[in-house]
Amino acid sequence: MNAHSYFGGHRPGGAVISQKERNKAKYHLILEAAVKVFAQQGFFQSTISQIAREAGVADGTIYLYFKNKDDILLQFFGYKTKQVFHSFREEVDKADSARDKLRNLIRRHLEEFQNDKNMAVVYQAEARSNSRLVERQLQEMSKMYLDITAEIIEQGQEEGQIRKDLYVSLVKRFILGAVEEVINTWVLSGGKYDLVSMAEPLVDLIFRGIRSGGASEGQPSLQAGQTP
Amino acid sequence: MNAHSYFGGHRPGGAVISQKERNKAKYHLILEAAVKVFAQQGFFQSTISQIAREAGVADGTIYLYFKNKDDILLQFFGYKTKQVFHSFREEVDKADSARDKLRNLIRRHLEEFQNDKNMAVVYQAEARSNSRLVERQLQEMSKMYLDITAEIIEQGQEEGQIRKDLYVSLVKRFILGAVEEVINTWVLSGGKYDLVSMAEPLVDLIFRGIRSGGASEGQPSLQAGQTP
Amino acid sequence: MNAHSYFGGHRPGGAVISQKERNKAKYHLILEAAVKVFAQQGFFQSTISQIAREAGVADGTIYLYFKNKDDILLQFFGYKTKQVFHSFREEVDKADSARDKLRNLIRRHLEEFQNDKNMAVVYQAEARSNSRLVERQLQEMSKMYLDITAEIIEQGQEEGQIRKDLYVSLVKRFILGAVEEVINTWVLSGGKYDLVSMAEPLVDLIFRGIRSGGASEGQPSLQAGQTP
Amino acid sequence: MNAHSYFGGHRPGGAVISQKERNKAKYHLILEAAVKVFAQQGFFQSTISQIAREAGVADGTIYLYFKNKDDILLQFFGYKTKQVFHSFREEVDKADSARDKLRNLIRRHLEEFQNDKNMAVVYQAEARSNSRLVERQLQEMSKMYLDITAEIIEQGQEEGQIRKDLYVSLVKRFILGAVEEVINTWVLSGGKYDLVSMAEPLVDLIFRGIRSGGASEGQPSLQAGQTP
DNA sequence: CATGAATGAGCCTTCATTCAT
DNA sequence: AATGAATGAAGGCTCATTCAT
Repeated sequence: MNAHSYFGGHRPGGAVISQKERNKAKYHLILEAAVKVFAQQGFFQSTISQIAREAGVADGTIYLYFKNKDDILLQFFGYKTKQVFHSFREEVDKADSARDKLRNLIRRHLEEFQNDKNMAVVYQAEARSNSRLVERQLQEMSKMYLDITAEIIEQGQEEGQIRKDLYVSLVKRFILGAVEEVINTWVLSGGKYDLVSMAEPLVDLIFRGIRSGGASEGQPSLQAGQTP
Repeated sequence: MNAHSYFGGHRPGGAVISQKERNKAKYHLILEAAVKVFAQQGFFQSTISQIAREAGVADGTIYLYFKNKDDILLQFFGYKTKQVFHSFREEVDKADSARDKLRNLIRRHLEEFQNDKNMAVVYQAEARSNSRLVERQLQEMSKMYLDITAEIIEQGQEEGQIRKDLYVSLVKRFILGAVEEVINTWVLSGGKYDLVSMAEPLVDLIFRGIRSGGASEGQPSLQAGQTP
Repeated sequence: MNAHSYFGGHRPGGAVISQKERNKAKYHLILEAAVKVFAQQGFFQSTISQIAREAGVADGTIYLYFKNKDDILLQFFGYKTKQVFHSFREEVDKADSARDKLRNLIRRHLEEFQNDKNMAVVYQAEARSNSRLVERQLQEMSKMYLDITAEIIEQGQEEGQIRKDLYVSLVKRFILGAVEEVINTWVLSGGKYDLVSMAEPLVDLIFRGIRSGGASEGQPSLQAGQTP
Repeated sequence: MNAHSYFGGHRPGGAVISQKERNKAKYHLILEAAVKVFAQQGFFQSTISQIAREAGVADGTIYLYFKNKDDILLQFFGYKTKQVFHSFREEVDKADSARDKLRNLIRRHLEEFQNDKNMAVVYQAEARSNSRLVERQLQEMSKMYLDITAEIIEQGQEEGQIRKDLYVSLVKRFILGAVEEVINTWVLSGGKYDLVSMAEPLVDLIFRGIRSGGASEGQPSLQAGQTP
């Protein structure tokens, strides 16, 4: 497994491992195994047996921790949502200016995905194709991201660094889309190059698009008030 | 089915419908049905029986036109690749300036997906999760899009409208990503609002990010020569 | 196809080929094709399409000449029964002594199978495994063979060349079995050597087993009156 | 099932039946059921469901013990090969003279097939029609039989009981063929009479054909050195 | 808690047979 | 008579899920 794993971190240092601890450990063990298998084969083409083998447990054991196969994917997205966004929020709060916040957000975003490629693959692949299944999780996840982004933009607008005539609801999606496509390209390439180094140019490009002081301000093409 | 369908348009007005014509018609009939079913349920959760019922043919009939279930998805991507990119190229060639070309490209992109929502859904969902299966089709498709975009950017650079210090290979992905995310949001929303109206603000945003004359030019943060 | 084919021989020399003639020709064409395909793949693994392709006709055409797939095998055995046994009887009648008759029978038996290897293969393979289907044909066929053999043995016994204490009903099967095993070995070998040259030694061996004048006569171990 | 079954005999009397034991038992249970169904319907016309029903297990269970349908037939032939030939060899070794050895071999051969009619049917029917599938098993099986027979003949020749001018490679097939035809007749008759009682006359007939001291010796018609 | 053998519903695919042309 | 596209029943096989041990 990855050196840096999202599952099962921060175990509070107790001398004895309680039953509950062991259970939680096995829960995460299975979840990690599942994500690894999903990353290799895709959700529908993965079998419970493969996951069980990868986790080193019996098939039946999985049903002690998960309601069914779907539930594994569900739990994955639920778990990641909390984990990753806690991490995002933390990083954003470290900075003061809108631009620095955006940079920190995007950088951490790329870092997280680069550090756990399995997660990245599953996220990129399954998020879309199982929308029915993980719809709620995704909406929640996406909403959190977009909310953070919107916050940053609005702060930037108040501080005067970002144009006020932006169609925020479009811009925030636009930012998320650009980041995800960069991740997607990296995933499809096999994760060979350094993803994090894409952060700086990406932020620069985005900021140019939305910063104040451009000649065209005053002819607001991105007016708020539209649908999405 | 959709009023505007990508399959089987323009039948030249012959008096008699030949067997060959009928075959082609049935091929497209099945393909349309399959895309519709895939759009509703996803590829792996769709069954041949469902597709057959949707197409109004027997299960076995499908195997007269497609080698197997995978082949249906493959044919879909192959067919769309040609169809859509012919349309893109046509639209780009209508314009002269880089900015107009980019606007036309994005507008047509959104139009195509808005006009055939089933295609949009399948494309967004299956392109990623079946990457192994349709890898070649996707690479080809993606490459064509990125090539067109790169062309436009380079033309803009020559004409002086677009900055020369851009990392083109990143920018083109960035553009694709932004457009796809906008489509994706629309798809996940159920296709309720007007997707095409997103074109103008999107282009504006993108162009601000890459146009010449910004204050920061001369401190090129997007240098060419990096990895991807 | 084989130069020497059992189907469609002896066409009476009429200048014009009547409709009926053409039908008979196509019937045999299909039968030949079927036997060839059966020989290669076995009855159950052969498809109507393969037979049709081999015969150069459409799938549906086969049903104009045969009731169903089973019927093809049935017709084959029926046709061969008459054909081959006419040939056997003819050859046996040419000789006078029991030994010569037996030699002629076995020689012709081997000749027929050597001349039409497809028939040999189908006969060896399908006769046993489709016993339910072609049971009647086989019984008839087998009975005719055993009857001829029994006749020869009885003639030999009357003439004093063959022992009288034989269990004829066993001996005749024994002879058939020996011949068929020799054919079977040849078929499984791929038909590479000269099958007919086996006739003489085979007859010699058999005749030694049943001729008069052996030391043990008088202690009849093969008494008639037993079951089969 | 048959009173005398080849599968799963001699369970050593342990107090507890281990999982492994149960697995072996179920393996044989399915194999027995399969052979019974194959005997009734032939391999290709038997379905997995029928076998499962006959064995009293679920369809899927069969795939825990066999790779696929073909594998069942394969395992059957593999299993029988060892089983039966061990039995043959054992019986042959009990006798001293060539004639006694031959008698013992043939008698045991008939006994085995009489005691397990299903095996006999499947063997007679499928051995030929599935030659591609079970080719290796059959060749091995056949070779062992022919080798034993050849040994006996050669011993007899050395001891002077059997003529030296025999074409051994033909004679051994001739013997196998005669025995198999006798079995085949019995199988097709429905197994109604006593097969084993055929042993004695069969041996007598064969031995007359190959023993020394006949008048024609010196005019060897069965010379060695020919093709097969 | 853990196991993994057993289950059986369900799916893809084949192919004999039909029938409109 | 000939065609071959269309049919749909049937079968092999997989795999999520259960449950006795």
